Amino acid sequence: MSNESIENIVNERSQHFLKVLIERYIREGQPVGSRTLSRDSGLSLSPATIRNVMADLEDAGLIISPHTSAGRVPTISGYRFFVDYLVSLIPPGETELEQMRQQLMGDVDSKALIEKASSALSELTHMAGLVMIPRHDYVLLKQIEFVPLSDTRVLVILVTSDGEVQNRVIETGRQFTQSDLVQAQNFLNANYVGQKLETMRTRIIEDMEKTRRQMDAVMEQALSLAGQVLGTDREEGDFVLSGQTNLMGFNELSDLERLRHLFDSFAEKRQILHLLDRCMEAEGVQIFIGEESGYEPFDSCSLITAPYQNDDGEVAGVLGVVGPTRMDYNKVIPIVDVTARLLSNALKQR
Amino acid sequence: MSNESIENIVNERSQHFLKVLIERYIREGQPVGSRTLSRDSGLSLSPATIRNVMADLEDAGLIISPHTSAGRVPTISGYRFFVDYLVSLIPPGETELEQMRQQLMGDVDSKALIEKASSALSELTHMAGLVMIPRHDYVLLKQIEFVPLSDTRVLVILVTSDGEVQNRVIETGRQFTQSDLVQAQNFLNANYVGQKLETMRTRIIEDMEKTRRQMDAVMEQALSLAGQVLGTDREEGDFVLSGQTNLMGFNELSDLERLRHLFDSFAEKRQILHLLDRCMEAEGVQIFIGEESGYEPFDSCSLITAPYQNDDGEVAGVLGVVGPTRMDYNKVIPIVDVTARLLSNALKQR
DNA sequence: TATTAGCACTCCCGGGGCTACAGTGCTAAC
DNA sequence: GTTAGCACTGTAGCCCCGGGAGTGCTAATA
Repeated sequence: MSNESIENIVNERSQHFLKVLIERYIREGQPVGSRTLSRDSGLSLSPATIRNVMADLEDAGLIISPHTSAGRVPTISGYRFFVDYLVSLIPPGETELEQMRQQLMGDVDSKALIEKASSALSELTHMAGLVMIPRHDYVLLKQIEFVPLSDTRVLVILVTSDGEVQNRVIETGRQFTQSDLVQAQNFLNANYVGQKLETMRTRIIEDMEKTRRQMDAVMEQALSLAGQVLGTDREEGDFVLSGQTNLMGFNELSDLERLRHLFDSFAEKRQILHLLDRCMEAEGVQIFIGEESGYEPFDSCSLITAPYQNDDGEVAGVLGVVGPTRMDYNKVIPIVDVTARLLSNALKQR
Repeated sequence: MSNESIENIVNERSQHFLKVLIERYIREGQPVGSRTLSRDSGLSLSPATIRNVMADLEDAGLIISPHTSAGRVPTISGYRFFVDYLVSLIPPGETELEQMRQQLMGDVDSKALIEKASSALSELTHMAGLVMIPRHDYVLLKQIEFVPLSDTRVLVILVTSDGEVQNRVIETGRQFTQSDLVQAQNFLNANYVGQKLETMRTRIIEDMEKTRRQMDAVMEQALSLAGQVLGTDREEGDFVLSGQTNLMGFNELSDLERLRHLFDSFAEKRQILHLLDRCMEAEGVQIFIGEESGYEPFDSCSLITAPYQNDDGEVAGVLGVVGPTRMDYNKVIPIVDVTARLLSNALKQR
């Protein structure tokens, strides 16, 4: 059943009750009964009436009762409906904003910024925060430098537009003199600075084709070295994680086996990166509730993500938080959103 | 009461029973009673006799009974006595050795070696493995390189004897021309290569004193830059941790609060580094049982460490494992020992 | 003197039964 | 459409009880 049909079946009053129920459950963590809901709802309706409504909501698959004489708790679809139609986002308070701004201002080093963003997320939400390390695909070459290490080994230093410095050691196979390297270096700096590392590779292959005709030794050497460097560019991405121990505080996750599985999955990284990659394409905040992520260790977790931009305004990566499905979406969604904006700004202002 | 006095009080037969009891407890994880001990001990003595012995051991503070009608479990002092006098170290089997050797051979990159050593430790012991990142104090300068980033910012690249490359960005304050930097770089490479980073700093300060009289511009610039670089050398050390989730499997650590505290302490790093620093001085394997570490989150853990050497045969760092006090010391101690040796070898053979 | 058998005692653990409680669905009345 | 009333159901906490494991003590034994 699609959300539209649910929307039609469940009328406005029912939706109000759903909202109140979910918010209460998020706050208290215990099944909500008809009597409590009747008190909390604002409308003066008796528990009996509420019971009818709740039966409808249960039929629609939005809430469920853990056992006969407990109240109701939201299902995955219930949460989904809630975040899609019913959330009342609460923007972060001025003190929190200030705290975040301060953490994300001072630094120039992008790695440090990333880490601070991650710990800011975990501190503000009391859950686990994670931030993807920017993909170098989107990064421009600012400077290239060759340092001879031994006869056939050369250290290549790439300074990139995000202020990062990458070191790679390549085996040249043949021997280069000091001046060979300086010339190659000058040639590359003159011709390739300002390009994306991503596209450089293909352009270098093109240029090598041309050179083959002109036969300029310097250019050829330079290109072959550069080709090797970019050939080694097999980084498969990474992310920074903070406050994972916060997750140990939630009793819906306190099953040690589940938790262990979850932590292992953080250490594994691969699957999570895959998940984050999918969020890069999305426009703004993206939410995966429970099994929606399609990633089994996250079955009783929710993941809220937002992409952030680098200094060129291109999407550089994704950040987000992981917590129990029963999290305070009203507050957490704006926090993730704002953090992504602040991080983007901080990366711009360097 | 010192161990010597205990040794005198507790006679050889008692010691045998202590050994059997501890080994049994480590294997089974449950309090050991007189009847079981009588069966396991090899000697044919009745449970009643054993009970007398056990009472003595309890008086000596080596074992304790959780409650009236349970068996006995070792105390901290019991374990201490065991590892000091009673362990029968079991060297790793040939298959395990082979596995370790293979993991620690191929790589040239010392960072990768460190990580492999750590995961080898955690896999072999089924506990958490950790390896200190080598301290750069003990490392020699192999090459220094300056790359101008902007008018007043210079990227300094230090290639060190362990094959690591360090990048540092310094604010020069005043402006340097390209050729200034090249000259400075040449001067430094000519005069300081092969020195310890640690001692370089003091020598540079001495040399600056001399220069002030001779007034050579190049030398002065070079020294002031180098002084700045080494001034920023405020790295406070770090370590790599693997398999921390293994610790979630032990039920003596399964108290979520304790465990959380322990994990937080791993993330904190500072205190643990302090602890590891103390192990650098020790000759060989070092063992902290329970509260012996003096670090409260480790109260129900044991830490087994061993120092490893860099390519010059100097102590570069420490590695080890963390697990519950009830760990298989017989096996784990040799594993830590061997891993340290293998890592030292691997670092030498590059 | 060292060892052992016997015995009374203590404590933990698990199951069964009981009660109090919370919340439900249904029915009938408003 | 809403509500009151009621019978029903599952849970959580509690006490109680018996079985089991292991002890310490004492007295007997080699």
